Amino acid sequence: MTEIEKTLENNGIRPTAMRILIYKFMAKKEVAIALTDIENAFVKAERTTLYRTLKTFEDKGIVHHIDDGTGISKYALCEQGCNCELDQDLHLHFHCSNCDKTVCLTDHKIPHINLPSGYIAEDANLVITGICEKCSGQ
Amino acid sequence: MTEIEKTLENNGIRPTAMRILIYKFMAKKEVAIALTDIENAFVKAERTTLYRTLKTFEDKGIVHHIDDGTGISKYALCEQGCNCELDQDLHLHFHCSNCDKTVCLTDHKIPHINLPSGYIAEDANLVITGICEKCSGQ
DNA sequence: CCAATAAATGCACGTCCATTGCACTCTTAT
DNA sequence: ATAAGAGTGCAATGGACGTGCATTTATTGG
Repeated sequence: MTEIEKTLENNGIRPTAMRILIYKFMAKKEVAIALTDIENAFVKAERTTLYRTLKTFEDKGIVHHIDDGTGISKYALCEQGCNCELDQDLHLHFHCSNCDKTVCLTDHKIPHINLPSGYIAEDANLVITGICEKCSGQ
Repeated sequence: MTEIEKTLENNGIRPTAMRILIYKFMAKKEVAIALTDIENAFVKAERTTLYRTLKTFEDKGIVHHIDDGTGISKYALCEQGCNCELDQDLHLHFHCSNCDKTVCLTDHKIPHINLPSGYIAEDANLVITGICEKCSGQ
């Protein structure tokens, strides 16, 4: 049994061929990916399967869902020890307006915000848009 | 000529009947509104007109566009002296998961974030999700 | 005032993505 | 081996955004 299969099983996910492929694909990408990205990468893959696979991964806590403001949902594998489902790992995301890629800046947490009284925060999403290091050439 | 007409003209917008109505509608709402909200409020209104009216308002700098993570674009009138189009008024937004309303917290600016080297920030969007003061009953 | 021009509006599409229902297949447990 | 359950594939729906074009309305110059 491979590492990936173990990871899936440890999180209560049956390691089917499709799921392992999708996991591998996400693991080798350093950027957040959209459903369509996977769909294009695997011509054989059915959109619905991908959709539900990502949903399963998300429910089981091994990927997190990213809204980068493009209107297209992106997904990324959680880091080791990521507690995003507990709202304790609210790192921010960077969306490059040039190459359209979105990356997790896992080292950069969202600063604490003092809300007006009566407001109860449950989740936070911070997206910085700009030019990524690859596109800026620095 | 009313105040609203003056405001529109001062910003290079021809004050048509439709535009005045839309402006009034937004002014009396204290929350960010979606295109569909206006569409439902004015049965007579054509969606395209609303869409382009909001776009015009946005281009001329009297409303700002809000992405609250619901996937539905919201709009809100800019405050007096708002410089959102210059990225100098990056206040944050609060989205209530109970009543689904989104409000501008204009007094709460997005804190400065230190990005990794090579990354150039151009814009920022911070949305806090939770329970608003009306729904929390506090 | 009227014609010519420009702006605004209305209508009809088309697209893209998220999401669901249903049937079929494969795996697992009895 | 068979039944139950999970996973997958196919088809279809619906919501929201966006565009092209014709029509109407407003503005401007003669």
